[in-house]
Amino acid sequence: MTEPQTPDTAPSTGSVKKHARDGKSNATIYDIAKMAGVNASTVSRALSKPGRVSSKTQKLIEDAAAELNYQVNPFARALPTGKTNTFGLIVADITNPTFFDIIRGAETTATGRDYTLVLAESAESSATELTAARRLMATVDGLILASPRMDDDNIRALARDKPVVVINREVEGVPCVVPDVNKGISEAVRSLAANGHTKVAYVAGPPQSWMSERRWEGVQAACDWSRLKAVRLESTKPTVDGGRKTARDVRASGATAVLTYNDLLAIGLMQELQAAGVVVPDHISIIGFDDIFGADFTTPPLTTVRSPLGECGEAAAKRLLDFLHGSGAQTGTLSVETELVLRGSSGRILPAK
Amino acid sequence: MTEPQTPDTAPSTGSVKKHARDGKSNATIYDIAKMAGVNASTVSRALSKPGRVSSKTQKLIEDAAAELNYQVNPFARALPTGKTNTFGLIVADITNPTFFDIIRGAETTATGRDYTLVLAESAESSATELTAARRLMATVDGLILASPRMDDDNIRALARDKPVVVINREVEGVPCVVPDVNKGISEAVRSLAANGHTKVAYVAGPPQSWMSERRWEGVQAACDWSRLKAVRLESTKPTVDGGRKTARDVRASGATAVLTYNDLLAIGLMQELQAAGVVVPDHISIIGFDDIFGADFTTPPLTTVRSPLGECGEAAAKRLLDFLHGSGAQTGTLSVETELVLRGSSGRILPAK
DNA sequence: CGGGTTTTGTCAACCGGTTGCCATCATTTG
DNA sequence: CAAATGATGGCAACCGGTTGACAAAACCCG
Repeated sequence: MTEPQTPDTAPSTGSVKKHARDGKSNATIYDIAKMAGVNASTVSRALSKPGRVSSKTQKLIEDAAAELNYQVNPFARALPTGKTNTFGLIVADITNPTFFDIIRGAETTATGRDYTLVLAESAESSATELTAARRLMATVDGLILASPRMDDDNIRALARDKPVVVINREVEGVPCVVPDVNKGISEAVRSLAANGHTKVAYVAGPPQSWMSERRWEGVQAACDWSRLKAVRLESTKPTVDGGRKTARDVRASGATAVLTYNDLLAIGLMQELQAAGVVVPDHISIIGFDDIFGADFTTPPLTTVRSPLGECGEAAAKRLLDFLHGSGAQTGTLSVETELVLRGSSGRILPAK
Repeated sequence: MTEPQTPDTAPSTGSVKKHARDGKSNATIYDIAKMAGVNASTVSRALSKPGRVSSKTQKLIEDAAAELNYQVNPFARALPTGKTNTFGLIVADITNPTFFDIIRGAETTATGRDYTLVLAESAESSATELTAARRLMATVDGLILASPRMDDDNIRALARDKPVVVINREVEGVPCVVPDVNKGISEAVRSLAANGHTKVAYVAGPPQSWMSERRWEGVQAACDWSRLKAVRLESTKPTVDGGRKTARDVRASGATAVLTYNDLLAIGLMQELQAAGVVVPDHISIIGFDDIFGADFTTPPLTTVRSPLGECGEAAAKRLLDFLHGSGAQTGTLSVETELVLRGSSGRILPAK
């Protein structure tokens, strides 16, 4: 806790310099070297390479560093090494709660391993996404793309440059982390079948969404297996509002149960149906996807197929870090299990009306 | 779109080098200089200082840069200049939806001005927060602290080093962006008074929360004005679960209307009360704070005092950028207005017991 | 047409680390 | 006791830009 001997006595020729030089954290390895009476390169080694210097000088240097309150300058380090200890995460839409958990998962494992997370958004546009990715590419060691909208080739091109991990989509030749929808969907459809439903509608998401197609395929397969009819409806936008707008089509479809591409659609749909006097789940069952924050705020609380998004973010970050630290570079897809979260919005149809 | 002439013919003496040198983005200003037949420093000037070089060489250099697909190396630039074109955002809890709007607001204005956003979380711990702040300090041009948990002195210390903007709290001598609770609260309390309520409970948030105190003061003042009684209750945690746990105290308090420190508490409280057969708002009115995502998913939808969090994030980022670009460095507090969002969870008490 | 001013480009130092190579010194061994 | 071996520290080049100082070239004017 000794006051770092500020050279107050030095004549302030040259005036004020940039900012205050006092408490600032700009001690360099040269300062340490001078204080410890060694060469700067020795300081560098003491501070990074473990047993490269004698324990005596090591101690000397560490003490000096502590006294000077030294912190490496990440830029100076990044320049020759190319390693930045930073990685990027690009999400399609920061507004969408689906990504909250992904961001959290990624951030947590990043800082846990002494990495810094840089965040960017693509606003659902593949062009913006590509620009953001290119921009980030220059400053990060690796990149995570959550539900990317750009096409496969662009992703592969990025992956050729630096490690890339994709979440919520499968891209040949690039490591991916994808919720395996099948388990959750079959649980959902089986539960519907058990409750006497015979016709199920699927409300699809954005056309460029890889995941929306997988879910539709899953619904079809599960319905086939359970001998239910499956129909597909389209939505305008995968939001609460988009969900509201599908209510008309849903009623027209004659289905007594609906699975929607995501929870937001489900919530909007439920609100609109209830406003029209439809009782959920007595008249119609609604099941969403993802189990986002707030899915249980509704009345009845939303039944949904949970994707462990937090885990996805975590797993993606881990894969990236493993990649960067040389421990095996598998490019395969990592599946994480989905499961049905049974709440109040699905159940038996009432014979009434 | 001409293929950058890859020197395929070059003898690959020296073997593979690090990574593939082909599509990689590592053209340097030296490459450009060679191609354009000028000195590297001229390239540097052409690319940053506007009118420093003749338009002829300017063009020459720009063409070469385009052809080589040049991108500056941010680290190389940051080293001598100290400018990183990056700023940090530290939030108390990534899980808390309150912060998502802040993050979004900050991210948007950051990328809009060609800055990169680095995200970190303090997990509600002042120690972690300080560590994260210190870590970030080294790599960013400025820092935004959203609902910081560390104490004023630490914040001021950071602010002495680099520009810092605080959201959701007022710190003497540091630029802050704070929702002004008064307008929203008086609207809320007046609406309660108009509906015949006479006793209002306030469920407080975490003790270290500066904002929780402001809200309590606001509630007291507004109740005084409207001649209502105000009582204060404590919560364990500012979450849905914490809200549930306050239900007992709320009923015991005899208040017919409740304002809670945030929406999560309000939602939890409402769920628990409804589970016990209390009808909202007929028996009790509930009003939250912030208008977070999902506040309107509940039945009845939550009445709440909206804080324009997105605007806060935006405004904080803007202040930071203004600061960095020299246009005035006001340290004052910027207030943003709050307003009552009247939904279904508040209203007239039914005489029915 | 000469001298002065302005524009344009070059040189070289610098930011703060990292790292290959070599010199030195200590230690071990025959 | 000398030579071999290994541990340790120093030197200097390098990463890729930026920038102050200065020289060369271009332009201006009377």
